[in-house]
Amino acid sequence: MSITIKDVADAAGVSTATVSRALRGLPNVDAGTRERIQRIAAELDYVISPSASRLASGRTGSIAVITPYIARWFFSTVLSGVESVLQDASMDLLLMSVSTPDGQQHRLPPAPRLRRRVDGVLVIALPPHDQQLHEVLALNMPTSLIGVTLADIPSVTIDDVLAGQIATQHLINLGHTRIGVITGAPVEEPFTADHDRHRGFQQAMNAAGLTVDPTLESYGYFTIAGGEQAMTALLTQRNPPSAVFAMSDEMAFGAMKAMRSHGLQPGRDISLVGVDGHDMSEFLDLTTVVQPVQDLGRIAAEALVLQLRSPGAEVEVDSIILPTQLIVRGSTSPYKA
Amino acid sequence: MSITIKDVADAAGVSTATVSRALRGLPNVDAGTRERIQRIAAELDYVISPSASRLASGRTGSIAVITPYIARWFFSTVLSGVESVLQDASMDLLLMSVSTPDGQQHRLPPAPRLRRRVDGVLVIALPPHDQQLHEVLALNMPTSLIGVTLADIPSVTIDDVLAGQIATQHLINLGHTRIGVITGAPVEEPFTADHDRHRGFQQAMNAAGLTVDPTLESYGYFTIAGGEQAMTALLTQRNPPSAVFAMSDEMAFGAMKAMRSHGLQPGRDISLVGVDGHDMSEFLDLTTVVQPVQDLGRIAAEALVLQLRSPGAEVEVDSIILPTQLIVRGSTSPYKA
DNA sequence: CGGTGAAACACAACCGGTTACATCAGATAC
DNA sequence: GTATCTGATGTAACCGGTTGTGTTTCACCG
Repeated sequence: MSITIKDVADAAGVSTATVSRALRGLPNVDAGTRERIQRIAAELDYVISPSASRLASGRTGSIAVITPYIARWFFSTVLSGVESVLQDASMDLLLMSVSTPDGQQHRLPPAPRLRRRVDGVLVIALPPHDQQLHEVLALNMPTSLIGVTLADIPSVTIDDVLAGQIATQHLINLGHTRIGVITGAPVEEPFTADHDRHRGFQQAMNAAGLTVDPTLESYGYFTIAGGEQAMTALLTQRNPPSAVFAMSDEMAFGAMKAMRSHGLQPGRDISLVGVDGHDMSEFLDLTTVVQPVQDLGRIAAEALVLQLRSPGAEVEVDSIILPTQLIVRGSTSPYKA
Repeated sequence: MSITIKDVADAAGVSTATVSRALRGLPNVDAGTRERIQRIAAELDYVISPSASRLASGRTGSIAVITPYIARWFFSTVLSGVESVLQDASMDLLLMSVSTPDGQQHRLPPAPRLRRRVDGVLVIALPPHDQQLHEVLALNMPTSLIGVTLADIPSVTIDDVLAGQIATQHLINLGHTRIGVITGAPVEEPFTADHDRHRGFQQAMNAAGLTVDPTLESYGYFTIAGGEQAMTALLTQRNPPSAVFAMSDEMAFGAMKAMRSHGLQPGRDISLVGVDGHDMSEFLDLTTVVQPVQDLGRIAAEALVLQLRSPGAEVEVDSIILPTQLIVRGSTSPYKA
């Protein structure tokens, strides 16, 4: 078998308790003793047993990340931010997605698989009314949300209303008045990202005294294909918009494709603005409201780790809002009648 | 505190041993007894303690996934395949990314963090000579590689030589003779994906009696930006190629951008073929050799789970090769002098 | 009807740490 | 010189399961 703490203790001529304290940096250990124990442990190539440590201490040293998608840009980028922080904090990252990658297959919900298994949970952009989300919250363990806000739960997001406003205002400033919008899904649930961005859109329109034409709203489901369909729908109207606000870059990509199919060029014939700052947006010359996606994950993870490390101290529930930035590229241009 | 197996045992009037066997479906438990125990456990909302179970049994029920990148398309797509399988197998997925030569992050290597912590390891496309990879292999635990092959280690890949051949042959079939290539990094390490694809490229060229012009080889580092630079280098030659084989779709995207910057149109002025089947390749009308990326992860995970479940039986080390498929789109066209 | 064996279950020894509490030596205080 | 305190360390009771080794029951057989 492998080396146990007992072996180290014997080799160092101390008790396992002292070894445990010495290796974990606890106080009340003589500096010399600690050093000797560390040396011996290294020599013996001793590795602590996480299972035993967890069982005895009650802490698992791991955090679950729950996400609806793994392979989509936004989610994998958030995940990379989270991972980097957890790695530095020496915490294990348990990855769980709540839907199968290809389809809507029914798999067992994550909540039961979390109990007694992790110290905290990070949830990426699940709809605020999602049942699985609430099952997770019902576990009542330290949790942080990313990309969603919910009362009394810590969260890290951008100001989606503002993002919608900024994007829309940009189009308005360029002189556009007939502005279309490609939203996510036709849900009436409040507070989702697309809902908020839509509110920002409306506010900007209203503030400018412009009408929101309901026939210029189309659903893109946050996918490229969806964005393409949505844009096609807008273009085949009797009176198409001169500018379009797509609520995600990926939908904007789809929209660009639809425009090309119709012989139109983004920025020349129709202005298009997205939200995200997707890797490809620069490549495709898309004007977009950039959000610091990796930081969303990073900061949420940092906050959670901090909370787990602060002994009992009731960390105040705060929702952190990160800034966005409009990057103007070739896909938007002044309105020409 | 929460319910323990003892509570269930008492409530059912049996020993903890019987509860343990009953709930895990082991034999030698009366059908009636088992049912009763299951019912009582459910009523009590009993959840087994993973730590205790792991400590006692020696199995962790979790698998580590080691990857150089999380947010890149190939890696996150593989990961999604892996996750789906592990979820179905009720195994925990520990995600760890490793620092890479180009990534400046100096973080502790994954190998030490694996010991006693997971039952098996899945490694995604680490260079075959990577030190961290070999540290992981030295742990001598069940391991499967994805996107790399190494002697005596199970792996799941595509035939990269063949992929290179197919892509190149496609260009040759179209009548191109002056063919450039955008490879990954200037390494002399054998057996990496780009090395193999390059070999396929050479083989196809040789078989067709064409010369491989070393000045038409450029490094794209598997990134969009790198592909753009590489293509720019090719275009600014005194005698540019009429067709280019980019060893990944993302580098091909960059190449497309470079072409546009030079007023050239992919498929009309210069033919371009990639490898991957990236989500955006259809959108950008890129001809590419599609590899089943998600299946790579899925199948590797399935094999590993199977190995872990087969009791001691020496599963033969086999490297699985998945098929690729050339998808011809608008970025390639016949050579016109 | 005693012998036999298998099925069903109980006992208890682990698995390998953590930590409250006890102990002990040396320093400080008086 | 003794009482007191403090820092360093040992003792041992857990943490909550798993599993090898009995023990009991009972059907089956000669």
